[in-house]
Amino acid sequence: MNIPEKTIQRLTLYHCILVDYLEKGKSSISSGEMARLLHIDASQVRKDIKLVKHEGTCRVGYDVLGLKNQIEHCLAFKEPKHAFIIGAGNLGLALAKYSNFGNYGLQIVGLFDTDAIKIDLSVNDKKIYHMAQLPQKTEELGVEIAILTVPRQHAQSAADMLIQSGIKYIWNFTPTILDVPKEIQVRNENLMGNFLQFTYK
Amino acid sequence: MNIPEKTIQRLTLYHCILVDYLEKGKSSISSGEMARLLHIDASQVRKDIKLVKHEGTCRVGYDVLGLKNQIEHCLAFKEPKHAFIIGAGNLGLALAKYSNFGNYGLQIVGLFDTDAIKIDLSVNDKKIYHMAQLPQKTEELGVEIAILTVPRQHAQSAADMLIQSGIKYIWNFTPTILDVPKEIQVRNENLMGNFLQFTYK
DNA sequence: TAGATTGTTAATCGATTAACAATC
DNA sequence: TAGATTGTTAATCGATTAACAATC
Repeated sequence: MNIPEKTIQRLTLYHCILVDYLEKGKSSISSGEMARLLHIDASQVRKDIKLVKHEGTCRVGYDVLGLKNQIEHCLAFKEPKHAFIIGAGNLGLALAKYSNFGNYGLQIVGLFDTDAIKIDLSVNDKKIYHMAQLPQKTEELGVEIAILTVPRQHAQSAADMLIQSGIKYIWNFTPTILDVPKEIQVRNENLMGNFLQFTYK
Repeated sequence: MNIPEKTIQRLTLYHCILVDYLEKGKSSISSGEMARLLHIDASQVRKDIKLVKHEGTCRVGYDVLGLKNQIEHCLAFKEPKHAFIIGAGNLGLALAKYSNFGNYGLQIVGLFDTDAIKIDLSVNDKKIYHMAQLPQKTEELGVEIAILTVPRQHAQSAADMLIQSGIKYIWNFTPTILDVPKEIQVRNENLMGNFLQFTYK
């Protein structure tokens, strides 16, 4: 099944609402209710839900637990995804401690840095390795995903090392646009872009 | 001038490239080069640049410094924007220390938490206040932007307090969809949604 | 039944891409 | 000049919204 990117984004937002409703003990929810919370159109919600092959009930809405499970299944939330964090600075360490990743199947299996003081320390039971160990650890643990949080100036050279080590997906939290071969998937988190987009008039 | 949201997002990405080119001492750049780095179409780059009223030169491209300045001017990078961080946990503290915000005019002028141990401490010269002081500090400092990094369960009640205190923009890093009046601007950072979108097949 | 809600098609809207003349 | 690149229009594509029949 081929789900458009925009729809995937919205499905994860519906999922957040469903988790919340489940906690509050609500068993059903209408497309109109989800649409109101997200400030989007109700028919779009219904169309998105159709894409994950979940059916609602006229006059009642959608089953909260059933829809939540179906989204998790379609988006493969539960499938374990191992990742490295590259750069054990403020942001890298915060992400290493961020417990919410686990709910979506994302497991941090190690951090990398070049600062001798940090090497061999552990954060949240995850060890910090030296960058020189990257190729070996990548192969040993079969990791394909890297979360890049190094200082801006080192982003490109770190990315080059990642690619050489066999990393396929780079989640880029730096404000550097990486020059990579087209088979490598890069997602620019671009925090400041998001901020400006939302505060701009 | 009215710039579409998608264009604003791309303009910030062009800006990242320009900063990098400037450091490398390059004085001009073509639309094709920017397009290649971002995996988009070159005519889109040219169209976006037209929107910020910058002109290129045939056979040469765009002036790196001039275009960078023009983007900064149009997107009001330099205008100071004061903000609070709500929740002095891992992510909140990391963002308080994140030096890149300053380059875009975003100044953190205080953090808020409810944990007695943290109150009155300082992070990166920014004081941590108790949530009870929020209404007073918001008015005193004229702050309109809040960065929400509290635990998921407290996101809605924190948002309610923010709105009561006069906050107009909420940059939401929690996985909770906030129920707010429509005049309040919310940007859901939705980290896990971004992650799933990019690793999904 | 009446009313609320889904499912779905058609209409609209906006964003992206293709094409190419103009320029230096 | 020839060639590279911009600026811009037209064509295409995809996403959103409107409308409404079907359902319970």
